[in-house]
Amino acid sequence: MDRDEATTRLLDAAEREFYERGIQSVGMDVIRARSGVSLKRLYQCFPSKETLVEAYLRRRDERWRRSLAEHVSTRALSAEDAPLAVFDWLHAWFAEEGFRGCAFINSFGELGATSPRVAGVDRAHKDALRAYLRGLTAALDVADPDALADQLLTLVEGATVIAAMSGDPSAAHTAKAAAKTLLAAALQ
Amino acid sequence: MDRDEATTRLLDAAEREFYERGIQSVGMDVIRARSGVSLKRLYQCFPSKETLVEAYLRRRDERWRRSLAEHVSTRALSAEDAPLAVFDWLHAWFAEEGFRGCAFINSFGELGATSPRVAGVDRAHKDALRAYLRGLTAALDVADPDALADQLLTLVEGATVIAAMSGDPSAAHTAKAAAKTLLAAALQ
DNA sequence: AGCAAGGGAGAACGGACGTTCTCGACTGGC
DNA sequence: GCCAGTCGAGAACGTCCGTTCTCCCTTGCT
Repeated sequence: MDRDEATTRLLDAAEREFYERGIQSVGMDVIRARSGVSLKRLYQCFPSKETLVEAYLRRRDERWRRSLAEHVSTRALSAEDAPLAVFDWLHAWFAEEGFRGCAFINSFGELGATSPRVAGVDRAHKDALRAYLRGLTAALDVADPDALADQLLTLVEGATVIAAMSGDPSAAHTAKAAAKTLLAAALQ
Repeated sequence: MDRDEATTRLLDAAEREFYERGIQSVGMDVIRARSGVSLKRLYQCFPSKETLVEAYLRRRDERWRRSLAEHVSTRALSAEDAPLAVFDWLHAWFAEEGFRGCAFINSFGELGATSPRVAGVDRAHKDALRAYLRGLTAALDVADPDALADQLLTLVEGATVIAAMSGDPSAAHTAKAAAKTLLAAALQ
């Protein structure tokens, strides 16, 4: 097994375990066991747990946003429809087995006060999501697209938290209905 | 120092430390140091860390909801105004020094998968908040008060998460504006 | 005064965890 | 065949943490 394969296997294991059980609850030894990578190589690829955590979050950020953007760009029929398609994607995500909320909200709550690097990646994820939503609302004929995007972001985050804690994916429907109302009001 | 005083001092220290730095990052020894209660007494009052955590969350839940309800009941001029007063209270909370998001969202992300007791208290808090909001919307002349309450809950949770991660209390304003729109639409 | 009960300070214990070290096996180049 | 380098398995190390134990002091009762 070469270094690259070890890296991806480590990131795969890290994502599975950290996301499912929380970061502090998962020791480096279970990452080793679940990845099949030796401890020596693990520390060659990631010189500390924090760097592994950071890499896990960065990769998840990229994949998560790409998946959302792909869904929206292929499913949305019109610019007016795109913001609503976000919530359809959310519903599918919430219904996935093993869904446990937003990895960035979770890691921020757990380590945000302790690890500035983790807090930075978490904030970067939310900033990127906000920027994405602003891109969607900028294509609409509304008075204040940024304000609308921030309202949609609030709904996205709220729905994610509620779905995680209640285990009920229908939080996405509630948020979508609210988004529809906000969108209609803004398009007046 | 008697047992009751020790208990409140322990809960005070627990709330300060657990909320500020996260639960797993705070050892029982710092609770002892910050409370001035001996380790022996600590374990008389709370036989394990988990029971202390649970008690901390329960007390915070009660106080948090009482504070919100008091603010809303004294400030809201009308039933139509009450849901919006929630977001004014949120703004004041977000602006408090040391605000670090919702203790229940944070503890759920950190321990929800590991500790069923903590997860239970967290869910109970959110259920109680939802019930409170449903009480507010039930007093309105709207077609589906429960659906409106769930939309408001989504905004509350989203604003809290965003304010925590960005450090910007104006997330409450964004959510309030959205709530105003949703309320106006429902009252049509 | 003497004694029992309880309390405080902190040492001690047992386990977990992040990280490093050891050792034996394997590989590729000469 | 031999050497240098690399690797995997796992032991080892140091630290931290939840929890318990020890020891001594105080206090209140007789």
